[in-house]
Amino acid sequence: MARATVHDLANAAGVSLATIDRVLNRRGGVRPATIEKVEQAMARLNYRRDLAAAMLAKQREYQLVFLIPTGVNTFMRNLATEVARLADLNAAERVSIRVIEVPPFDDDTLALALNGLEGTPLTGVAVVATDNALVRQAIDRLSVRGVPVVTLVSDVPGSRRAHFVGIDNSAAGRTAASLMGRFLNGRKGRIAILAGSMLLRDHAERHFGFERVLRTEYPELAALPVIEGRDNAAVAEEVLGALLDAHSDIIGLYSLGAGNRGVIAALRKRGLGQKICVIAHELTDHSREALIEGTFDAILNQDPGHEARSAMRVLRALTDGQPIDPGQERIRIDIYLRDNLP
Amino acid sequence: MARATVHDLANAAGVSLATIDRVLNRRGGVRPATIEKVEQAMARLNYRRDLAAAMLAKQREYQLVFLIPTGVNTFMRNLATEVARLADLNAAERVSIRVIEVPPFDDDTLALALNGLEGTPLTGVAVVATDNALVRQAIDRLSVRGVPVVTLVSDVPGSRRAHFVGIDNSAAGRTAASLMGRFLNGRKGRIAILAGSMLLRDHAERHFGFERVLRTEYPELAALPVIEGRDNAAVAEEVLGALLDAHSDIIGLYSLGAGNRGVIAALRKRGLGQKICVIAHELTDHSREALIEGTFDAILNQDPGHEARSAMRVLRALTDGQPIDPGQERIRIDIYLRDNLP
DNA sequence: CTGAAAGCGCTTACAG
DNA sequence: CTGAAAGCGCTTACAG
Repeated sequence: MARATVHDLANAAGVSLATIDRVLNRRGGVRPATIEKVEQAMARLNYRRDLAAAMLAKQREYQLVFLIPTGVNTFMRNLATEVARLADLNAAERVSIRVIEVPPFDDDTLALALNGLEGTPLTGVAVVATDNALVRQAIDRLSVRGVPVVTLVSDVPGSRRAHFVGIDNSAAGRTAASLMGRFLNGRKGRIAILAGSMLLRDHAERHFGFERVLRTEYPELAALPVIEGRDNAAVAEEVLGALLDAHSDIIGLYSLGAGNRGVIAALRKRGLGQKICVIAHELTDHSREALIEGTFDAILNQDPGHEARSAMRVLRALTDGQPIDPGQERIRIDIYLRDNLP
Repeated sequence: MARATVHDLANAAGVSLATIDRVLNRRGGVRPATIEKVEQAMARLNYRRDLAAAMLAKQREYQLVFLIPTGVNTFMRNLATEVARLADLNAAERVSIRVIEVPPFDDDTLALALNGLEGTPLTGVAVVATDNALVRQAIDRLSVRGVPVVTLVSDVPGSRRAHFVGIDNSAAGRTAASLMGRFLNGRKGRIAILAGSMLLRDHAERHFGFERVLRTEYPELAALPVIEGRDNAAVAEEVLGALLDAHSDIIGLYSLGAGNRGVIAALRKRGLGQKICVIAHELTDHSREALIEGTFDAILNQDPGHEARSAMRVLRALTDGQPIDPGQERIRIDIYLRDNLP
């Protein structure tokens, strides 16, 4: 027998379609006895709602905005590309996505961009946020207005954002330290740490996790103070180069931000590619090549495609009042060696 | 202005709805000139079809069957659980999923189960297959009948299966060897290899990848002949125990199949938990615990939730004639250390 | 608190 | 090769 519809339910319960709908969607204003009748009919007929029909009747449109920092940062560019693909693939499901590019490392402009969303029709926002009071306030304002906000890649824990789409960055740092410790396996020496900016929460958390494991589990490895490359290849090459020149006892490098091209250049120029154990973040064309030929020893990665899809799914579920599947939305820390490269 | 519908298209092109539908879905039987008119209207109005409406009108039902080996194998149990969850979550999207449990390591019964599907209404099959002629024939028979088949976890490359949902098992083996080689870092000794059965293609491929990297890149490590634990804890404990007793120079173990409980027991009983470098497969309650307390050094994992979802998506796309997103459907080899455990 | 009727944007026989 | 009409299973004003 075919699956039951609202009509079957209405017949079985002896009520109208409107009442069925009220019970189904818990709209209230229905006598308890009537609710009871409907629920019994649902159970008896094994009723399962048809989502496609509901979507059609509701005429719901999802208007999503993604705020992503611009610049030469390959990872962010890949993320923007994935979001654009997503927009294309989901136009048929009534979701339209707008990408707004914002300058990196600029709290004020980001807050302004968030606040500027006020006028537009909007059902959800995903933002690669900086953890700043103005930004937090802008996120809270949207949330209070009823627009769900998810943070992407880097979280703002104090805010009212509904969800964070990204990896556990402390865990990533800890993982980097474990790999480094095991790969170096008892050797003594200094470890360089290159971040983009310690004002970025994701970078700060990676650093925290890394240092923690290094100091407690691998005391033979001494971390140098973090240097900052501003997620920019040229800057990264310069600051890292200076550090390498100043310390001849560096045996490991944790590059926890962007700017891999600069890292690779600094190492190659000094012939240190194979000598220093290097763990870097984000799989890009450059980092992949460095991994294959041995300049990098491991790459920790977050998949921008997964993050884009997850943000969209979560934002949709949030506006539909649907549950979120934590297993599906957990963004994993991919570990790439030369052998499991995709 | 609201998005264009088929009605707008019909008006703009001066044709009927039926003709619009014929062009949209390339059903043929339309004059080229008419097609042209419609396509121009589509472009002019920026038409995007509404999937929910199409689904509703088509009344498409997806009837999927998943064939999964039974037994005490925790990974397979988890996989079956994930498939059941999926069935529940997607009932509202007109997909119904039936799980059929089959005995493990039994080609004939599996082929019989596949052939027995003939009668039932069916739009797709996912099967954890063995690579055997009878099974291959059964898969081909279904495919030829127009029922798309995807292989799950272990592939059958010679068959007409439409897609494989699982990890690259050779890459997994290579990754295990690399981790082992780097963790052992120059030490000399023997490496034990425990499989479930070398008749399983996924196990054979892991073994191949592992040996390949071990012999070419870590000649100081000598692999012992593979032993088989039948993916059963008791058998695994026994055969591994015997091997450990016979060779005192084993410094590494690659457990590439199931039966982790037996592996853990064999190691603990001999006080070898911390002394031998162990790489195992699949994150389960037991393997997780072994990783945390140091008996295992790394776990390679495939996510059963992802595999179940991916199989469903692929099967749906196949019956709808929709494209598959390779990035989304690639099942990754998760590497877990104690530090990035979920 | 409840119901009758129209409508969402497609697809599907059926007729011509 | 083309079209008019009904229908898919919901939701939504509106009326009472």
